[in-house]
Amino acid sequence: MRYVMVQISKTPEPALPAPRSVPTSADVARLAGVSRATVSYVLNNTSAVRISEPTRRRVQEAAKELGYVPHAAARSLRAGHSRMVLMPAPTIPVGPLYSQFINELQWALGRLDYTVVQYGTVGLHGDEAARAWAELRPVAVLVPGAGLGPQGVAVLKGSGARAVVTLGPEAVEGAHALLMDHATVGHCAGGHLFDRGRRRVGVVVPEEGGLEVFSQPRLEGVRRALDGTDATVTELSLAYEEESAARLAARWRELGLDAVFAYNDEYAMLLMRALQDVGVRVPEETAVIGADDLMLGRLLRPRLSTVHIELPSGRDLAELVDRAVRNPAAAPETHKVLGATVVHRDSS
Amino acid sequence: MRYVMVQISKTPEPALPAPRSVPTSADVARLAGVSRATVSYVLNNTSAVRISEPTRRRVQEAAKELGYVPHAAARSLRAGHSRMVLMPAPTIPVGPLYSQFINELQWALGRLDYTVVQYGTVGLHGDEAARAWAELRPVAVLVPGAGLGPQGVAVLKGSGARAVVTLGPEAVEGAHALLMDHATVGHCAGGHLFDRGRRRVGVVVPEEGGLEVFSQPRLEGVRRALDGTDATVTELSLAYEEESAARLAARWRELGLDAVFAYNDEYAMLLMRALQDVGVRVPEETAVIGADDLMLGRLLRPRLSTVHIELPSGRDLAELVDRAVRNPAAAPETHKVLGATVVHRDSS
DNA sequence: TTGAAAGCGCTACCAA
DNA sequence: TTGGTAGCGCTTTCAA
Repeated sequence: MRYVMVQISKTPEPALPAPRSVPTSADVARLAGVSRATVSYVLNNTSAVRISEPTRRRVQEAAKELGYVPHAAARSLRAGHSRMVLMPAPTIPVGPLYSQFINELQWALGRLDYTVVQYGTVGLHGDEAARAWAELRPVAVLVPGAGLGPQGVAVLKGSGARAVVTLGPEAVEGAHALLMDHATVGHCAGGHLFDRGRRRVGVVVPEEGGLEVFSQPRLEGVRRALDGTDATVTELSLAYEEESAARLAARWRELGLDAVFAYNDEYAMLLMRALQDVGVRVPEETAVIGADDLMLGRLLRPRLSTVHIELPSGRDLAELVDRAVRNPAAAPETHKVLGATVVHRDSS
Repeated sequence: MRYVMVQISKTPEPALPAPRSVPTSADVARLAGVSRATVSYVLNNTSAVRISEPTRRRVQEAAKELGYVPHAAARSLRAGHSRMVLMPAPTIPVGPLYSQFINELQWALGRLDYTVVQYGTVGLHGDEAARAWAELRPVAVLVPGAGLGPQGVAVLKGSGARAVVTLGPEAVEGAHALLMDHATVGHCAGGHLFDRGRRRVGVVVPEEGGLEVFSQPRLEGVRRALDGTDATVTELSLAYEEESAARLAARWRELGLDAVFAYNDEYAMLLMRALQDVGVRVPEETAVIGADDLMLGRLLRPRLSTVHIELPSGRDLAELVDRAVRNPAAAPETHKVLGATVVHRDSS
């Protein structure tokens, strides 16, 4: 059987349930039989105005019935400001450490009544990205890594951001800075290896893009730690693949190294396995140390020495943001927030 | 240990340049000596209107001079819609697999001229969260995991979202669904172990909160694979700590299992180490298989068998979103998108 | 206690 | 080719 649609009657309204438009506070007001002002008072619990209980209830019921949800853009347009804290979404896979930090931060900012939004900035760079962020008129912007210059900071502040905080290797003119100096990590590792009597130290630098922000300072930190001693530092390029590690391991003996700082625990695991596969004894022939203090290091044999990294608590950063928002005129603060300590296990 | 933020420097307070207020298109118009309409035409390259080259230049220069950045909220308020795609920010550390998926997705949506925003939803649950998202009036919402009910979908659609897509275990009324059925993963693993002749199969279920969404279906999948056979399934609770693994390993022999599906590669590594430490031979006495096909599995000895998981391409999802946005009346699509295949190595 | 109305920044329609 | 202007949804001052 074929069902044929037959037009029964022609009403001024469309036959299909009209694409119901989104209810506004005016709709709520109409349904409740009050003015839009009253709706606003009720739904925002405005304390400066007393609304009678019956009216209040009528408004609330009308709002619920219509499924009314306030329009954030309209609200913040009217208010002239928002409580949005914007950060660019990370573009590289991020470890459990940093994930937890972000979570804490979101939670803490949430408690202070801010809304955290991670903006998917792919392909945008530098000031272009800053402009895109500025269009959202966030009250504060948190930028991990490098990549934001003084220009970008100026754009953001010029468009009303009351606080710009960078989390990265160096402070940026005009912005608060949480200095996460990864050179400290390398410095720790280098010092440790030296103390253990090692003098020919390799440092793994990942070939993967986007990691230079961390790897270069870590390398530099090792250099600084061993500067002025009789120890040497050798940069070792390594991709996160078994083949790459095997190639490196194959020429290990001719490199003549007695220790290696492997960028982090994962690269350390990769390299250590390759070394063991070609018969290099760890730690006797070559000491290995990683970084990040991941669980996996404890599960390796020999157990992996590592550099434990301590990030600031999300709560602390949230408070910094809040302080800065409340007093945007205050001079930018700069904090060193990256703690690094060696966890000595069996591989070094 | 708690690391305390140390303030390094406080740069002297700069002479306050009068709290310059944020420039609007009206300011640009004034400076360029044209109307606001013209400014809008120029800056948006409105093709329906031809603006003379000199005027165009004057406007652009004025905009640059003032550091003008358009106000996204005002724009989308006026337009009646935005191009914002919202997704809740993940609250649990997310592996490289999923990270890459998100990145691809952001990139692909960016190419289609959408803006992806991850909303920091901590502490908000279910419909409460949906309402918070709805306030931003996103054109589309992508929700990983469970937690969004039909109510929530209704709230979002009722507030103008033209597409709601869930990425999770089951479809939700009114929303498009990308079914990521983790039971498939367990089913794969269970089938593999059975084929290898194992009959007493343990399944690790992480104690960590927030993982039930994945762990329960994976367990269920193993059950389904072995249902109707002579094999047994034993649920094994395990926290991601060495102690927990050691306790489990200590009573391993009395459990009498000959195989274990360890939830994922990381838990597999943890358990395998503990088993080896108490002398249980892998795979002879107990076969071990993980999931996610992480690099670390290849580095273990014996090499870890695993279930390789295939996620949809970000591009595909982006296209689904775009299609749905363009035609919101279309019936919700449901796709099975989680591919699972066993990678057989040496541990099983 | 409630309502009328202005105006946040922007775009698009209609006139000039 | 350009300008005037209405109005998106909301809050808030001022009046009633």
